[in-house]
Amino acid sequence: MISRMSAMFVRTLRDDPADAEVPSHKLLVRGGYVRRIAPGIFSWLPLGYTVYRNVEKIVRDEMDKAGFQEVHFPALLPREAYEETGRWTEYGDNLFRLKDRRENDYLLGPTHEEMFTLMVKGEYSSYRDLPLVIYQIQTKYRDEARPRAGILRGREFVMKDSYSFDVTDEGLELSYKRHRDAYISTFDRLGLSYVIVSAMAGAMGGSLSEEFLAPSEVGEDTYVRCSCGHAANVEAVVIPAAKWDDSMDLPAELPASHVEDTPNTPTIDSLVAISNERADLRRDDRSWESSDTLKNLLLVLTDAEGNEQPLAIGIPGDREVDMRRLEAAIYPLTARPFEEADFKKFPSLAKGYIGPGVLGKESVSGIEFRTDPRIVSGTRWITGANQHGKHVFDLVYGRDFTSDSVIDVAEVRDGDICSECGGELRMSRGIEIGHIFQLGRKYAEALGLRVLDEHGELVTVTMGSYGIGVSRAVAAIAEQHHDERGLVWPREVAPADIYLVAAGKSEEIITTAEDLAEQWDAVGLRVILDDRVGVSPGVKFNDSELLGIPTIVVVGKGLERGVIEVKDRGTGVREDIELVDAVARVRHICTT
RNA sequence: CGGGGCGUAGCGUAGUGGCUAGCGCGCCUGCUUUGGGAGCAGGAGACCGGGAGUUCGAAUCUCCCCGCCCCGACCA
Repeated sequence: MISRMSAMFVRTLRDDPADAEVPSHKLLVRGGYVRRIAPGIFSWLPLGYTVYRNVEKIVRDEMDKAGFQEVHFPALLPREAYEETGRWTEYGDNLFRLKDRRENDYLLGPTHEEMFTLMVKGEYSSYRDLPLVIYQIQTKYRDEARPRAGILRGREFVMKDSYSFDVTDEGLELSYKRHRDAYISTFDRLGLSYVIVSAMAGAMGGSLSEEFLAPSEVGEDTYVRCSCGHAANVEAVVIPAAKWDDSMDLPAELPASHVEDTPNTPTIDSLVAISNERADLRRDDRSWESSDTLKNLLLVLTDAEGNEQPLAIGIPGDREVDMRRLEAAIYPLTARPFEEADFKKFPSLAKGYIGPGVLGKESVSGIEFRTDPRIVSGTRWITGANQHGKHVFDLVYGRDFTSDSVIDVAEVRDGDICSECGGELRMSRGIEIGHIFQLGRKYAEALGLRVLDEHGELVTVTMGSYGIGVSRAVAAIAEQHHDERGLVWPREVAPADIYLVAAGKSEEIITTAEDLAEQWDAVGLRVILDDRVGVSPGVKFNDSELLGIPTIVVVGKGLERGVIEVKDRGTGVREDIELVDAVARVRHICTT
């Protein structure tokens, strides 16, 4: 089919929209691909919808190729299904809720685990029916507190989600592997570069989980990567315990701990500064660093029933607790910092000068005390002395104090140690384009999905859950494929193969362009013909680059010499091609 | 939910109490123009986010509300 710019429902904008920040948002709006309707809610215009459908088709192709079967659930769902797993309440404000005319509760599905599980439960009851993988491509709704970055994080978005159902753990592993492979093919075809990182199963429960992240500065996820190939979302980064090495003193050789007056040291920095200034505190081998201090944070953990328990976390003073890593580590509990009222319950805590002496299950406070993996036997610390204005120096772990257990929730930094090889981790940002989980039996258990095995025994099915953000992928591709002039679509997702500019108003130029468009169309190439009259060539050139069609053909001045101009949008390389060779040459370019 | 910024035509914006709210892009008509966002002339298009108040007079000042963007919190 030939699309004509003269008739196409598209309007390109010269200026960036004021409300757009990230490149994909700016360019998709400027190019007339999408328009915002409400916060986090967008309409797809013809060009954008074509790209969207191309992406969707690739996703569907690869799912089908893997042998998975497509189904389609409603987006509008009754409350009941989400009641059984507790998510009607658990999902909180992020759930779009509504009522029908009889005041019955409904919701717009944010995800469909329950529906899939219940559907399989309704149909199947024998191990002979398994394994099974079904998927859907569905519009999802989440009433995000803050939608952002245009298409990248909307309140309405399209996701491909699939679910595997197996009897055995080995079966689940195989289903997981098949998805992993299918995702690799999918993202390769979409022209996305990506890294597969280990992730936290988090709120989804389950064990093994990996994310596909498309590296991008505007990505919301932070991950680390090591030259050994190891990669992980920061939430899932494991910091190895500090290793003993010869440069470390034996505990016996370390000075005995001593309590010192340290007035006016409200911050770690001021404490370190004074420790280095005062001759009685200075250490002889090197100066004190903030990483020599041990800071003890107090939190209140809350479980689903609302029960609270205190927790103290000790981490090196140069680090902060990463709240996302903390949430992941203590899931399903949630955490909040100690408030005044909490401190009042523990008179042994001297706020601002809390040290290990009063922490731990066996201590006077009885508060569970967990420490960073860097805090190991033989390490010496400056920390609170549990009296206002006093700190204790040379407090040695293993000799002077211990903790109840390790907790790995300190912020991760560039250069931190890789748990796999001991190398240095590098941090980057990425857009989450896919996530695969081995859910295990949590949902099946909750919803009673059991089948009879070959011995006639009822066994709970084990499940996997796998998602690809289809609409997000469009934006992710735009993020990875653009330059200062506009979009640069990979061919398979591009809205057309050729953007054919008729640069001039002579009869010859127009008929030649029309003729070429028809010939390319006849051999299966998708052509956008810029046949707008009264539009200057400059406008057409600029639009051709903004829209990002991979091959740009210009029919114009060159005709006098019997040539047309063919330009590769990505590389910018242009060449003149004899008109007589044009059909075959361009076809070759577009199909290889 | 906390912090910051912003709401003026389809888009981008100017306008710190005073005449009929200005400009650019886009749009319509005519003429000219056609290889990098053309020129001239003429036009259409704005309840200046909403409400209340102060004032002889409010886009402009005050209060309340609504909405949007960014950062944080939150987030399959």
